[in-house]
Amino acid sequence: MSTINDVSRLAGVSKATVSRVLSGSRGVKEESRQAVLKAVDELNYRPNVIAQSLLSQSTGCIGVICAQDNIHQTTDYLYALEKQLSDHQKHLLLRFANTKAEVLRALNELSCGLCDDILIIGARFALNIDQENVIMVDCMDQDNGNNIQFDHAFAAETACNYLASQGRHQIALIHPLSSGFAEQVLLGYKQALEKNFLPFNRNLVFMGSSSSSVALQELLNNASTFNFNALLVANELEAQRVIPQLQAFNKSVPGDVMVFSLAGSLNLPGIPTIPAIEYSMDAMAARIVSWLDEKTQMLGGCVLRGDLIIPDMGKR
Amino acid sequence: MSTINDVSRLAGVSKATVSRVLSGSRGVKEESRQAVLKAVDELNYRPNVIAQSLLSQSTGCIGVICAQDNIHQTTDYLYALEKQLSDHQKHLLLRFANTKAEVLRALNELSCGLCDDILIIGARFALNIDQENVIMVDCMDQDNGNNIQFDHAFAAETACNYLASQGRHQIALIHPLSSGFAEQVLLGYKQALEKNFLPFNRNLVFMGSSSSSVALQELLNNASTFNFNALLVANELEAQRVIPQLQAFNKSVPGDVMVFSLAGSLNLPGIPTIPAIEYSMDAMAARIVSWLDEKTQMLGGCVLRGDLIIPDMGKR
DNA sequence: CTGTTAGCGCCTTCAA
DNA sequence: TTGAAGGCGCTAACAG
Repeated sequence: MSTINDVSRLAGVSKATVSRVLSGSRGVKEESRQAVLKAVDELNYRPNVIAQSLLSQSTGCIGVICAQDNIHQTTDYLYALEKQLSDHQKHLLLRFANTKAEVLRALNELSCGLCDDILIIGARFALNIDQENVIMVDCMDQDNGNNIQFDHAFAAETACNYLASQGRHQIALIHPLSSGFAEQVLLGYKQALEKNFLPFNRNLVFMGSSSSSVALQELLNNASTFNFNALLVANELEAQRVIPQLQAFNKSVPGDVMVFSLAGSLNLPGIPTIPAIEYSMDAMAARIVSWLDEKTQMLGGCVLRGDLIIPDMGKR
Repeated sequence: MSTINDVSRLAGVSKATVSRVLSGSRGVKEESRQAVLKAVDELNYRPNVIAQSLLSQSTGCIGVICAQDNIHQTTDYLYALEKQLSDHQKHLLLRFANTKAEVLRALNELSCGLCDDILIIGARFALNIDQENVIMVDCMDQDNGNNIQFDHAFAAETACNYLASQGRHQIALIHPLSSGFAEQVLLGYKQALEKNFLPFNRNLVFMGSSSSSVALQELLNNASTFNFNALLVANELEAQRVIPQLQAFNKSVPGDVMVFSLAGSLNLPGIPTIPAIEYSMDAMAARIVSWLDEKTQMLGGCVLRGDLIIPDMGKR
């Protein structure tokens, strides 16, 4: 790799002049400018970003620690983020981490001058990090530091409103406590019921079950007493787990029970599409990058709302 | 961030001694060693990797350009790669690119001193790159530079052998030319037929069709003349596209037609598992990293073979 | 055993 | 309009 010295020598000017031409080429005689450009071209010279970083104390690298369990959503995140970041001349440094210890290790290894900022995405465990340059996205930690959250209460409320509008008045809810958002979901759920003058039946709500499968079995066992014709689940994976189970008990979907995913719907051939709340990864990524760019300390974090997606009935 | 100067001042020694303690701390008086360690701890000092990189002319960053169309397989690649890389103290710099132009742009933007090496994964277009530090993985380019390929002929041969062993002697094949591997697949297919003393019927082979759907329709239209009881497709997505179509024509899967994916099977709840060849991403990642580490110029590239995966019949 | 010196490649004063 | 010099943080060679 050729350096600025090679260029300056070949062009017959000083390093400073080369630097001036390549940066804000102002106050350089046209003649020397051309000489520099020619030399740059001949040598195929590219300024070394490492040297530039050393001087500017910033690398343009953003560390991204993916702590999601749902690998499919991770890809959506990454794709949107990478697009935004590279549009803004930033680099995405990727790490995966499944436990708190792994996240902390990744954080530690990335905090060595390589990254300007670090994103932690989708951690379902408390982290308690207060580094200034760390942003948490869709993580459990709410209070400390910069963070971006999804509005789970809003999602649940929208879901219930939609279901009620479809004549579904017995709405069951299965949501694992371990997600960390069960409370918010319950809040939105209750709010929507109230607004629709529907009674709250705690026998239809399962948040502490060991698994969604167990919860569903209880639900089905009690169906003769507490019937339900809609089922809210946390995400698309839960949905696809729950649908065959319903069908096994002779409940048609969505005929007898309409299943609604509170976070995204799988769009794969061969899989039924169900109504869902979907969060725009592009919107999220855009907000993160603008945050990174402006360095505005959005203290208290920011909240993102999802869109209601309903399956295309015409296609059935 | 504190620097080596702060440490040396606080510890009352020179920068060189600090550096010595932190690297291969040999030949340093225990007393000064302790002083340095204490100062390091107090100041929470971390050597700046950028400065180290400038000196060593290597950053430990590996650029990874994902050019896959199949986003799900991308995640598998990334996950395996990141694990291997971080185990070897390397960083993964991620880019997505869908066209040749985008790949070249990404390559250009990563070739500025930031990355020691660059991986291009899954490009389905000719690239003709001959940078020494670029490795192509599962790309169309075969001849130039370092590359890792999957053994598609071997996969097709294994598939046919397996199908024949299951009594499936009329094996249809749908494989898009655009994959770039159609020839290899055809080779393996023919080889297996020969070894099993089965006739080759060109009416069962579709490689130039505009889509797998069209190919399948032709196949079904001619089924009365040229019957088939097995169907080889390029990957799991094709498989999931083809299965409902078969069922729509009253062909049961795998009863009437056994569908076989030549590259991976989706493991999602609600989706039928089919027999497939699966490539171990871990094996691939391990090989790449050892390549990166040893800098052995494996000229001519290397070839990776997949494993035969058959669905767990007991679970049905 | 330890300090001084000299760069890695770049950019930014400061003089000329 | 330009060149020389200094320094970003670190390590390696060379003296002591």
